[in-house]
Amino acid sequence: MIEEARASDSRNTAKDLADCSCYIVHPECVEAARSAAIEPRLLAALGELFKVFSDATRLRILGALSVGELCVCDIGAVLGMTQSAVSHQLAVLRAAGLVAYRREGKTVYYRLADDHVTTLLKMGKEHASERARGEA
Amino acid sequence: MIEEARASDSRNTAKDLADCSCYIVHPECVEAARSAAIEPRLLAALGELFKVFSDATRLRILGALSVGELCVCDIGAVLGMTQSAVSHQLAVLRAAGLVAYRREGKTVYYRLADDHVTTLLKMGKEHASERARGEA
DNA sequence: TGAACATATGAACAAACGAACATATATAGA
DNA sequence: TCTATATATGTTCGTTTGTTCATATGTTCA
Repeated sequence: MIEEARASDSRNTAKDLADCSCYIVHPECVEAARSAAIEPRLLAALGELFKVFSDATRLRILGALSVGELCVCDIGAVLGMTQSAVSHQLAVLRAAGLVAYRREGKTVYYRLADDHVTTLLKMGKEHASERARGEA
Repeated sequence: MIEEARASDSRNTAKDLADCSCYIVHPECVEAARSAAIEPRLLAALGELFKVFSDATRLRILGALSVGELCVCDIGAVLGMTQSAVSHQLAVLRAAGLVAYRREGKTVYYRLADDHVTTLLKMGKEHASERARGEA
């Protein structure tokens, strides 16, 4: 459909649809892309999800938890970080639903919330390492 | 292995390994998690990758491009954004290797770089929408 | 070559973010 | 209840990030 729109080369010299400073070149393509737009609610959730994954400290925490359940103190030791810093990031991960926890006395054990987390991590790793290989 | 380490309940009351303010509770678990740590180089790349995905504008651009190739001007029209703003974000996406482009006269057409992008987007969407459903 | 258009880039500013420090909550044991 | 330990949270601060405005590069056509 996009192809046909381009093929007909329907140029629209008016600026009717654009907040953009230039002319709309392919109105049909624009319309198609617009109607396929991600809903604002999902868009926000998606952004939040990836944002949580975008921090090195949080990635390291997730990586550590992928080996198995750990308490806050252990995580701090693994990363060589303050308990406070770890706890703050755990709060972020908790809010995003990426980790679950379980209290046992004074100790709180954290674990990955579900398989989605592992999968996203793995997929990201694959892409990142392929990229790195391609650039080198 | 983690299980056994926990089962033996080997508490280490010394603070030898920890920059953390508290005692290391499960040294074996810590050691296991440490040896499974993501290499710094991959970690950085991974963080960068997800960071690029974490912005709503960039996600919308990627979403638009998932329908088909678009020129900068079209993208601006789809998002209702300035050409400058779009171009800046395209530069970020380009640097991350998430989009490819092709010049045709004055016009530059952008497209998704490879299937990894589509896959990551789809996976993120699935997780995000499942989460949203669970919270509602 | 010069004007018009499409895109890219530089600089500046406000908003968002993570680290660090201090402090609060919660649980166990005496 | 008082103390010690484990974790959580509030706040401040330096840095990063996205947008905007202005300008530069690059391409076509006359």
